[in-house]
Amino acid sequence: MPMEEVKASNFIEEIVEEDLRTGRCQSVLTRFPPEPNGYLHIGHAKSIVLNFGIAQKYGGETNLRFDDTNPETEETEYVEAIKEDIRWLGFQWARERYASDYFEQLYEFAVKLIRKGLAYVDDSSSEEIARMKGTPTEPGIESPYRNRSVEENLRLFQEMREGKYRDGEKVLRAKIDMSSPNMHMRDPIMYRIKHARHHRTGDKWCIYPMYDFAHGQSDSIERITHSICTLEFVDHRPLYNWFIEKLEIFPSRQYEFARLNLTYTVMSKRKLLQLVQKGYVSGWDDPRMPTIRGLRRRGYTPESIQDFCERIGVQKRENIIDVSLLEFCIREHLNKIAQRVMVVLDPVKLVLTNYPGAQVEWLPTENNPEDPTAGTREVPFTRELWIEREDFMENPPKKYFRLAPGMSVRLKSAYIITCTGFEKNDQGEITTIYAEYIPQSRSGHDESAMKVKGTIHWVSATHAIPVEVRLYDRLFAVENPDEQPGEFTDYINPNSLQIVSRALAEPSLAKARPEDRFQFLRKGYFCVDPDSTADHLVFNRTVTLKDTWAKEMKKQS
RNA sequence: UGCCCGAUAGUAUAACGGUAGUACAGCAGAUUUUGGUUCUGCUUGUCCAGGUUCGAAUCCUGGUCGGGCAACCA
Repeated sequence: MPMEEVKASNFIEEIVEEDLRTGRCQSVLTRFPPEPNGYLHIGHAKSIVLNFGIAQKYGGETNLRFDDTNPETEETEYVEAIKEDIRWLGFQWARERYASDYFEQLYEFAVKLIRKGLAYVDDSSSEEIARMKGTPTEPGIESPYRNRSVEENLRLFQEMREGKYRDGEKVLRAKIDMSSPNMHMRDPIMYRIKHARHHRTGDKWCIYPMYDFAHGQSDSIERITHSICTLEFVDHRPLYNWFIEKLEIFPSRQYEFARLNLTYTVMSKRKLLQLVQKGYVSGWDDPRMPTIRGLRRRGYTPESIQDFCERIGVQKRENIIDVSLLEFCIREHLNKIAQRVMVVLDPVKLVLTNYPGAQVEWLPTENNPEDPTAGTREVPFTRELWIEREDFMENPPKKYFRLAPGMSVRLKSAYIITCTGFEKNDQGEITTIYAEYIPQSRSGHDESAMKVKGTIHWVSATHAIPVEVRLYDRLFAVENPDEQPGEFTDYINPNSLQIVSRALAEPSLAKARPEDRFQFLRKGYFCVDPDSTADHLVFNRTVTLKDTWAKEMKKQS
């Protein structure tokens, strides 16, 4: 491992480098430990990129370990979804493990602590235990069951396992210090009784270890060198170390970093669930959701999400990342790889009065000006075209570079045209625009010597195919919905989805398949939605292009 | 008012006792057959008060502010 060539890019990598250098460990083994009770979101992506990234960077490995110690909330369905999302993000784990793989081992660990006089069975009710726990400012008091003999504890714990007791009747607790200033050290519960079917072990167990008596021990069993988690576990670290020390097992170490927050969205599982259950979004994979599946359906690339996770950095301070950075990352990637196509979202008819009615010219156009190897394709040009309604104004403001009576623009990859007139209906809407094309101005063969400020996109009226386009925007109207008065759902952006049921696309798009990504010229990046069928294409807007004209208009109004 | 984290431009992040840098956002301009891309320039910052030091964002002390901890959740 050529250590000299890599440079730590955050404090955790510095620790890893130090550990490798001093020989605290010979190699790096990290783990990503999701609980299979929900879907992954971009906050998990930060953790995934961190854990897998460190292993890749320092020549180590990463285990995927499901933290499945609570059978009441966990399901195999989530296991599969989580695995799929991690693979899609571009990572491969060295081993797939489950905390439940270690239930027998964990039971033995508990017995060992009982034998050492460091754990006891408590018959107190959950309310009594809570009451005796004290508060952050007052010490707790010891349970009357705290000083049972080793033999009695052994027997009782065995009986707990055998199913002699009902849920909640007894628990196994670590015997530490009821007056510790750290609440987690006040005789934390190690095992509770749950007569529940587990997604992997079925009915084999009716006692299940708590997080604190499963996570660190699982790390240790796997010989995880760096167990990286989020800040809320800082207070658990003394307990994490206490168990390892008393059990005399492999000394994995825990390190904590601040979780990701993003502007204009929410990240908590609870709130995300609420959005789904109350129908604010169509599901966990709704393109407005910050879930991995949502981002995927929205058209985000794995590369862009990885890039984002690397750019935001890793620290211990609370943070809220501007979603415009995420948008920058996807634009940057898609700009390089997305094929350009022309789609008119809000069509108005344009008639070229001096163009022969029966003529069709197939004009070559670049697939991607950023990528010379992307080649060209041909688009059909005819007398009647559709253009964007907003690309024409009867009375244009200053600096408007598009079409207006008497003004000229270039039709992308085709001809320069000059507007000669238009028609309106009774409601005052423009129904048809008339123009004359300049035959000498054909793209690539321009001998017109005309200079125009604007270039607009278009589709042939006789060749265009109708498609559905879903225009997504930020889910919330405020930067931080978590910190507003009232319900966070009060701040949902009412325009986060606008459906264009009949946009008109150039015919080459007929070949598009779900998850194909395109740049609709001048409109943004779009991705084919899985709802699409052979004769009904649906596109999701991933993100708009940067739009300095829209910004200009905003300033004027 | 117990314990634990933390505090650098609008948002993130670097500087590891020696010139406060980078990205995104914002602003201005150049280029452009996408008002895209690209390029150039600009604005904005060390929470406060003491101390140590030739020298402090960095070390020490005391404040202030923000976050976490009292689930048989993870």
